Amino acid sequence: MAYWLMKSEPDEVSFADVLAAPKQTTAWFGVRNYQARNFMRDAMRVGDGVLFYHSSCAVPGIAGLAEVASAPYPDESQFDPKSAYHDPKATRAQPRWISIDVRATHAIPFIPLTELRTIPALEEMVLLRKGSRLSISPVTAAEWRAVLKHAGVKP
DNA sequence: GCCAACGTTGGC
DNA sequence: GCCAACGTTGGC
Repeated sequence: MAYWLMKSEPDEVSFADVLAAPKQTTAWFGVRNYQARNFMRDAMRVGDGVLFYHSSCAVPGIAGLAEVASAPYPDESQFDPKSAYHDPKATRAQPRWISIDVRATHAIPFIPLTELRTIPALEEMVLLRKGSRLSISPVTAAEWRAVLKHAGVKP
């Protein structure tokens, strides 16, 4: 069991949106960064824990807990010429980009980025490293526990 | 809207 | 395979 942090722009898909979705599940599409894609393709497993992070918004931070809910599959939006995520170099025979399903599990009291930076156990967190822009990043078990503890959630 | 820090592209 | 130019991310 591994842990991850996934960034979403709440204007696009917020944690509340996923909680309200059928089966509390959403397809995580539109990842167009190879490192993030490779995490989904090679490392993320059904049941892995996910910190659902809101980025590019007034108050960025962790909004809730989720889990990986599917194996990887081709991201449909790469084939759609009308999509902002269209990739003319991708073909159905050789897809470039993949999606996974993510299921929201627990709402937690929102933890702003500024607050995350004050938690000593999170000092080395990939998200908090200078220049880090990855939309999907690994989270250690210790970091996961520290976030849950901070949020007052029983593991 | 600014801009630092990255990532990608494409000419050579 | 280098690297300059360009594009994107994302906090502020």
